[in-house]
Amino acid sequence: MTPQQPTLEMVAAEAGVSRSTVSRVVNGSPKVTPEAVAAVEAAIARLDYVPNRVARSLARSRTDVIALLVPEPSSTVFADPFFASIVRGVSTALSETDYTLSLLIASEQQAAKTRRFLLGGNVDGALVVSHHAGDDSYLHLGSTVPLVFGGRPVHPSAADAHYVDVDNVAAARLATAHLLSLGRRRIATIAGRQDMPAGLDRLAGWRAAGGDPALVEVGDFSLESGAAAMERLLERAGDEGIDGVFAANDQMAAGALGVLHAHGLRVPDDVALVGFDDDPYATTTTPQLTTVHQPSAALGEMLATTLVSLIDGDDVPRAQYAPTSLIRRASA
Amino acid sequence: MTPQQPTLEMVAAEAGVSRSTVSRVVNGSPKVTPEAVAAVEAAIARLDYVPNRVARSLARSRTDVIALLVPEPSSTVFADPFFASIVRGVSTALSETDYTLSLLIASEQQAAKTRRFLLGGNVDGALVVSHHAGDDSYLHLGSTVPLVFGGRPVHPSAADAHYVDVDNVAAARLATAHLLSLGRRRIATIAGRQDMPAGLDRLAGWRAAGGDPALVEVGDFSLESGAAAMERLLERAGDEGIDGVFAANDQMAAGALGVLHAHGLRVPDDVALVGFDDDPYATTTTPQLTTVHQPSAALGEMLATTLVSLIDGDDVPRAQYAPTSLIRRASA
DNA sequence: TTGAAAGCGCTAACAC
DNA sequence: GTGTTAGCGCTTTCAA
Repeated sequence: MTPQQPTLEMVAAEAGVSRSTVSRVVNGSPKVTPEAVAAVEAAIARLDYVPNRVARSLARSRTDVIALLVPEPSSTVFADPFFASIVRGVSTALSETDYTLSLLIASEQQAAKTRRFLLGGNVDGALVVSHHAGDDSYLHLGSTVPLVFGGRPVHPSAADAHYVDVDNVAAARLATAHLLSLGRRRIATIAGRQDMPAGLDRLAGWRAAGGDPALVEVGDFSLESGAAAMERLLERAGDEGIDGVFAANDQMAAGALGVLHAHGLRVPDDVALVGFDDDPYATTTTPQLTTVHQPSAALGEMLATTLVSLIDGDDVPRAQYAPTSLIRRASA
Repeated sequence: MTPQQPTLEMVAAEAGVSRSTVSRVVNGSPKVTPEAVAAVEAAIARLDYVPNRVARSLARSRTDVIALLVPEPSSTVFADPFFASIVRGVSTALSETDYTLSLLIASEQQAAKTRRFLLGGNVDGALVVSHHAGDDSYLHLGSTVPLVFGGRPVHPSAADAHYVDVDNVAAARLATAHLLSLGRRRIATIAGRQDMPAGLDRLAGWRAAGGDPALVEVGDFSLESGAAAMERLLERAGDEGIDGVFAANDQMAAGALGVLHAHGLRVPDDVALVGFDDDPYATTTTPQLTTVHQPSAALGEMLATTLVSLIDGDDVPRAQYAPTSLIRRASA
């Protein structure tokens, strides 16, 4: 199968120079005569030589790959447009560097496997997204391999972790305040997973702004869960009804919208609805969703650049926040 | 930052044995005395030793990592539930092996970077999904590094490539025949990207079954593109109208459904609609979509196991197909 | 069963 | 500028 990949040594022989010279040419060192460069490049072309990155990694003890760690895809991350944007941002930022992105699927049952991978010198650093509250598997790795979290880690031992986030509490408060400004008084919320900071904080913000404490249902950020939560909410609200809903993301808002329609409730006339994320779901529903915009691709880029700085040994602030804004559309 | 990771040599010293013995213990060799095993394991625990996988890879010239290559995420792949299922399947199959999955984002502009990564000994093999017709960047790598394609590669030079797929032509024909059996006669199609086999083949199947040659609009598999295509179709159809639509995936069907509703057309009464994939979009629309089911997670598993066999040097059939079936719901 | 020794392919001082 | 010489940390014959 593998027809003996040419090695640097073979290139050296072919070009009639030493391995060091080949190495210098390959790595673009300035101190090589043009003739030598030409000879080496010709030999490389002739042999179709590709450097062995594993050997290089070992020699330099750095790999030029960074991992984007995601929880096992049985969860909904992979179908989440917000996640897709994050990946795009990371990928964009990295394309200007020598780093390669490696998306690592980590199942919690196999935490040890993942740990060995991270500690085994396979990557220069890692980005951890969609991190769960109870999970401290990665936190303590931070002292050995540079780590940046997407979203504030909530575990107590995370005090000195680096992360990039938005101010979810403030944003949720803003969204809820908007509902109030519309004259809505019975404002429910469809909260996100309560083992994730985004879920926790958006609920807290809604609460702080004056959401009705009795009208809380928790989903898992998926469309289906949003629909189910809305059903429960409607049932629970009884006669007084509900006139406003803040959903912790657009997918759940979209699910809720379907249920509202099915119950003959008009949006926004009967029930005003606000989502979160400003992802494609927000603009493909009828009516389109009023929602909290967060700069997801930019967040991805921040994650990447922060990690690269960390790897380079630069001083980086522990916490970095990106701004959010309320996008007014038709649903509220 | 890095507090000098302990090496195998340090473990050997700590345990009072040779490096070979430590290596044997780490790799579970049977020919080591229980005492030695105990001593080594104690030393490993004391030092918190984690083997350096890069060094191991270099020594064994295999990495135990396989790459899942996806095109740059500016495309829609990452938000596609079908893709999410594939990833889940791959991940499931691999979790029973020693392989680690590494999802590689490859931009076509940086094909060279990706090529070097693949050829540089970073991975033992790769899975290529969402492959474009015109792109032969990876095809020729197949002779150097084991490769399995998700979806038949359409490039002429792909004759000997390994791939896993469903019979898209037959499945599309089945879907269209269902529309015919419902008495529909003016059957349009919203085709998928025509630079991908799935897009091409589903269109061909629709054609073969007797779709109206004048009623074709092409989308890119995204919800928005499905909506836009439906608009164009409606405009184009004029007075005679359309009484059936076959969309090349559920996302586009969902987009089309919104447009049909907006035009006051009832589904399925006025227009019967069939999708493809049987993904979450199919069951969250109203009415729910009749669609072609394909076993996406199973496809992912097939991809993974096929690649592993290939890496092991086993004989593997070039082409493997998974079965599809028509799922009847409310839209047709 | 265990250890010594020779690499895996590349980089990086250090001389020349 | 270029080559020589050591490794990077692990695996793997080969003897003992």
